[in-house]
Amino acid sequence: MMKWDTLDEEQCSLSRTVAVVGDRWTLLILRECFLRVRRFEAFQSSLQITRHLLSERLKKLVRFGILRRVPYSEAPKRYEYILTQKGLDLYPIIMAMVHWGDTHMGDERGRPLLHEHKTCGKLFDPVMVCSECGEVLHAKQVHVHSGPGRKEAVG
Amino acid sequence: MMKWDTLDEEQCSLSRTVAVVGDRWTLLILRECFLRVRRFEAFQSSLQITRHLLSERLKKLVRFGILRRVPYSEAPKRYEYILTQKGLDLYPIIMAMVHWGDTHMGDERGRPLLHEHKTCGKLFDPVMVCSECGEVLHAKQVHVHSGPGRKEAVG
DNA sequence: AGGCTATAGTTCTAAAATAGAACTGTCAAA
DNA sequence: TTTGACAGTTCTATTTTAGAACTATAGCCT
Repeated sequence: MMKWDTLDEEQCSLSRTVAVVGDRWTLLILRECFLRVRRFEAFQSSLQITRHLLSERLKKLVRFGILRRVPYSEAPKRYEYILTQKGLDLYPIIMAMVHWGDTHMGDERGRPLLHEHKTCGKLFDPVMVCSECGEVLHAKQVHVHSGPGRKEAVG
Repeated sequence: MMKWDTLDEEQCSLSRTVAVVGDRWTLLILRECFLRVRRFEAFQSSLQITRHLLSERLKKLVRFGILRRVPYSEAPKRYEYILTQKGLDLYPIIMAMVHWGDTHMGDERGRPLLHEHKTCGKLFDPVMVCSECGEVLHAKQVHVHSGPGRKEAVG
């Protein structure tokens, strides 16, 4: 039995991430965040998520410090949800998923969204590289070592 | 109401990806795959997933072409599960999640695993860059356009 | 031959999560 | 004073997941 409510205390970094963003709705909510959606009604109508679940997920994302709940109106008190730096740092995950979907789950209509890099002005794909040598990363070229935070089993 | 069983036919690339890998166990199973785990009992004992769910998830990953079910013994017939190219291409997603966990969900013990890039011999972090200019990608430097496969709403 | 072990599942019931719809409360504008 | 927008909460029904037990094949040991 895996206890999902304490999964963020696991020794494995992937488990900890999965504890926070490892469900369908959370990932779709985050996509909307990166598309500048910020308000409850906007999330709800664009995703067709039930209000109950949306409320739960937003609370959870706030609890984990991924979104901030910021008032945008006094009287009546209303709030919007804005990505923190911790949330913005999820961008590579979202982009990697979008790119995999484009590559492997596409259909004849072509991709729904194109991404322009403002810095260079071109349409791009995200590429994952090695921080040390800058080469494109492939699973088979990576060797895994135990780090300091590991007990014994696979972490 | 979101129909998860046909989510892979959605217009949004993220939805399509989420349809396949957007649940906790699937992501953890894939991590094990990248750590060279291949057999039912090995997945089960290292993840403590129920046998029922493991069976379901493996079937689904095979159905989507992410794993291949390869016989490794006749009499009795036994199979192991091996990443296809489509599955190997999920590596950036898994690595991005591991790296985010290391960065934002770590504890005082340090990271559980370290990654060595065989090509350059160094311990590295994964970095997401622009395919066109090679610069590190940040959400705020990306502008999103409609592509050919988009209907009208946000996709 | 009879029993033990390993592997890869399937089946069953109970508990938990999600879907779907309706309801609440606050305030502004008509 | 009524309507509408917004941001939720509450309720029941359905679906999914957890946990445990069971099945099936075959090798090995005595």
